[in-house]
Parts: sequence; C-alpha cells; structure tokens
Amino acid sequence: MSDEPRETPSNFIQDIIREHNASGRFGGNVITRFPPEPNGYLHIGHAEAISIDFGMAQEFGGRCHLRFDDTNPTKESQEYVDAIIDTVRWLGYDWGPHLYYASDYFEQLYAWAVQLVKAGKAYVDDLTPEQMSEYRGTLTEPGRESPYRNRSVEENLDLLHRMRVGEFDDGTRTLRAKIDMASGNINLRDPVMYRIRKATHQRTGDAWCIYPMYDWAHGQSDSIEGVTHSICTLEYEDHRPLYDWYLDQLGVHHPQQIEFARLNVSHTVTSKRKLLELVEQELVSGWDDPRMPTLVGLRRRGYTPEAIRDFCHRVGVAKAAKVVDIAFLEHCLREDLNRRAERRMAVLRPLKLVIENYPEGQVEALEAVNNPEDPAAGTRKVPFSRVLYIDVDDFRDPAPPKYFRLSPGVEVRLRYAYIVKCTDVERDSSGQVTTVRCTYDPDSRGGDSRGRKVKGTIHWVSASHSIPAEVRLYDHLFTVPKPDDVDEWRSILNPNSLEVVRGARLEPALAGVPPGSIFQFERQGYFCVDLRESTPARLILNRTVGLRDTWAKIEGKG
RNA sequence: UGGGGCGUGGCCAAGUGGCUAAGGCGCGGGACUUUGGAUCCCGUAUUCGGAGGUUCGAAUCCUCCCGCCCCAACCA
Repeated sequence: MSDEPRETPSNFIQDIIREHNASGRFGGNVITRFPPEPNGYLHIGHAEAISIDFGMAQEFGGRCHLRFDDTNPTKESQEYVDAIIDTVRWLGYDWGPHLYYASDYFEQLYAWAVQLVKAGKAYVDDLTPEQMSEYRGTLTEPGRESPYRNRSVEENLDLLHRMRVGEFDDGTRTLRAKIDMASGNINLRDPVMYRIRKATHQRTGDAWCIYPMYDWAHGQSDSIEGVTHSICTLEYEDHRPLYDWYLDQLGVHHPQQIEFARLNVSHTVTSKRKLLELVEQELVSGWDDPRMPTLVGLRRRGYTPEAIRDFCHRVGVAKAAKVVDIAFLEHCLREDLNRRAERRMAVLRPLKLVIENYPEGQVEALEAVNNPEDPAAGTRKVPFSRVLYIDVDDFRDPAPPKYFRLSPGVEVRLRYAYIVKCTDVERDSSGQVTTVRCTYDPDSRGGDSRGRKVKGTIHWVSASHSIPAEVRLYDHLFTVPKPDDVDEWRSILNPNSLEVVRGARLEPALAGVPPGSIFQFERQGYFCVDLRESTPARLILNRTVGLRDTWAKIEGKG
C-alpha cells in the first residue's frame, strides 16, 4: 500500500498480537478476516474495520480473508455481495484467493451441530418465538428452562434431521445450545443455533431450509479458515463467551476474538435503518448519492481510497466510543488531493469582465502550472481574450474591509494572465452588476506584478473559449454533529446540502475529461466529474470538498 | 435490581509508577505567497470523570462514588 503508517499511534490490538507472537500462541501467524453480511452497502464505519482487519494482517506479515456472513437468505443478495467485493477492492485491499462464504461451511456446521446434540449440549426446542422470549427472562431476572430442554439425544437427533429435510414449518422449531438459562449474559441463555427458513439462498439455493445463526456460524467459520485474530466491534464483546463456548465444546482451532470501538463520523448517520430511510424517502438520490457516508457515495463524491485509508489509520483504534469530526476526514482528503489533483480554472457564477484596452479579436495562450505541488504535472495553455468571466464573488462594490478582490478603482491580478484595474461597472435596472469594465497592464503578462503590490489574484475564463457545465455543490447532510441524538432527525437535514449551479463556465482544457477525474478549481476546491450522470455533451461536476476559505472566516466574523 | 465495556483539552489519541502529560484535527496569532490554497512558525490540559488511600513519587496501583455505551431478534 502506498500510504504507510505515519503519525499513527500504537494500539491495543497490536499489543495483543505481539503478546501472542511472543508466547507462540498461534505460532506467529496472524490471519484475520473481514466478515460483512451481504445485506447492505458498506459505509465509512466499515472502512475502519476493513483497515484494521487487513492492516493488522499486513503489518504482521499475515493475511486477511474476505468472508461473507451469508447466514440469513431472507435479507441477503448477490447484488450486495458483488457491491461489497467491488468496494473493498476499490479501497485497495486484496484477499488473494481467500474469498469465502459462511455458506461454504453449512455442511460442516450441521455435522458439528449433530456432534453437540450427541454430547447432550444442544436440543430441539418447540417453543414459539413469543414463548421463547418469555422464557428468556429479562436483563435482571433469570430465564426459565424450556420444557423441551431435556429431550433424549435420539429424539433430538431425529427432530434435527427432520428440521433439515423440511418436515416442519418456518418458526416452529429451533436447535438450541444447552448452556445456562440463568446466566447474567443473555447470549448464554440457550442461544438458538438453527432456525427454519424455507427460503432460497443466493448461493446454496434450496439445499437448506435451516440456517445457522450468526453466533453458531461465525466462530466456526473463523476456525475452519485458521483465523487467529477475529477482530470485531464492541457490541460483540458480550458474544465472546459464546464464541469461546462453541469452539471449546467442539475442540477445534480457537481464534482470539478482539473487540474495538466502531468509528462514527460527525454530521452523518450510519445505521442501516436510517441510511435506508434516506434512500427510500428520496431525501438523497440513492445509495451512491455524493452526500451519503457509504463508500459508493464517498467514491462518487470524489474521495480517494488513499484519503479514506489514511483517515482510518490516523483516527486510531481504541475501545472508547468515538465520533470523529468530519473536518478530520476532509482534512485527510484535502491533503491527498492537494498533492495529486491538477489545477484548472472554472467560474461557477459568471460575471462578465471586459478589458477595454485589450485588442478586439486578439487571443493569447497563457501558460499555467498544472500542479504547484508536483512539477512533473507540467503546464498547459489557457486562452485569454478581451471578454472574460470572473466569479460574482470576486467583485464587490463597495469593497468590504480586508477584501482583496476586484472593486472599482482597484487592481487585481488575473491568475497567470495580467493585472487589471476596474474602471467602470454596468448595472441592470435592479442595480445588479452585469459587466465589469477594466483596463489591463500589458507589461504584467503572466501575472508579473513587477514590484507593485497587488493583494488579490482571481481566477477567470475566456468567455468565448469557455465550456459550460453543471456543478453540484455539496455540504454536510446534517446540520448537527450528532444526528443520532436528535429524535426527529429529518428536521436537522441540511437544506443546503446540495446546491446545483447550472451556468458554470470552465476553461477549455476541461472539455472531454472522463468521469471520475478530479481537479482543483483554483481558489475554490476539488471537483470530480460525476461518475453516473456526466456525459461529454453535458458535463457534471461534483464539489468533493472546498479549499480552506480564510476569507469566509474573516467575513463571517464581520 | 443482571451481565459486559468505556471515561486523558472542543474532536480523535499516545501514555502501562519517575525528566516540564506525545501527536493529529479544530481553533487563535504570525511569516511567506501569482490559489485569502499549500507550506512554515507560535499559542491552545498546572492536569488526566470525582473523592479518598498506597508511595519519596500516580493519568498509571487500591477503595468507593459519578457518568456514558452495549445486551432481553428464530438479525448480524
């Protein structure tokens, strides 16, 4: 990977692995896995998990598997499998030949279930879901044992077999582990191992009508694959005793489960339910809407895999719940884009600027640097002529204090072109400025101020040479840092999270750039050609993230 | 009233009994600048949830207290 750990602090998972390596517990092997359920799109929170799973393996010379936890056919689909594979790959991770599915292990899991039944450690229960809930007890009261708990091994074996061959209806019976109905840990109150679901599975078809629960499948899948460190989020901490119990009963290879706090990013939601709600209620345009915290959304927004990986890396790994400021994500993005994005000029809201003393019909090709951070990016020619467009934001009459841009009587530099002085302004009947008139200094070609102090430099495009584009300006989806804390979270949706600017004008070098290309529009921000809707005939660009805007801060303070 | 975790500046996060409590983000100030970008400086916790205790010495050990998160799907 190109982005090696930089100012990344050590973390407790590394400590644990080092201890294992020192004691020889896993013979120095470090095998991890990223185990998504194919029932939704991956989001920024998953990116950290992926980063840790693959990162730890990489750091210790091991490997990481991609395994789908596809144990619930009623919620999963091949579409999600494909999307997840595509996204993890896009992020830059490689699992080599180690692509697995929990469903690959169904037969083995069943054999193990039979083994537990024979050992008197599992039984078929006839309780209905409602009854089972009643029998489970509460957080503070112990549960009660099911009346079916003490069936004979023979009867359990027979019933389990008949569950498998489809003799019983959905929900009528389950196979349960016989552990402890009085445990303070509810996961140990005879957890369900198999439930009946007469559903077609995307990979196993109709071969099965009983499907393993997560707990019954996960640890054993890890074990089969030889996983050494099963890294997961904190909510599974309570499940570890069960993870350990199953593996111990079976007497098979026993990985170490390690839990860390999941990553949350401010101004976003990542719960599946809320993300789905945003999509279904058309509050966003889809899972890949550039405002979504999904990885497909971030990708379409213009985020690079490098920036996301760097972010996950730098955020750190710990066990304390965290909500990282989205400003930090944006910082990592800008840092990456600053060094790789070529510069271009684009005028989002055009204001005509006429240079009175510039010869009518003359055109000059002025040289502009493509990327000041990368000399190898070279230069390009930008056409300059008598009639230009500048951004409406770059002209003010009167000029407010500390405003360095154009205003009547004031000189400003046109980036890579000439120094111009505003001599006149034309307005429409409502007083709106329609045209700014200037004179230019022919001796300042290229923007050379020749000892003079010119405070401002503004960007421009030649009116007749520029090309049109639609530019979509994105902002945070939510107006508050922690949308999850607000009950009616839709009331805190940012009404300005998307602003469509239709009449933008771009320098001609931008003609024909392919979808996905990223540029910095000088003085404004980073923009990418939309992956989904942009066409050569109708260019659409997304603002990935703005540049740091010191002027906005000054002005904001009044 | 059960079980499992977690509490270091606005947000992350090092620190694992001993120099003045790393670093990043953010924020404030300055330098530089043909992007008010980038870069570069400087500043930003007398104190580690609180109270006691152990110790020559504690964010680090002990005790009690407070706060926050997760768990009662035939979801993962």
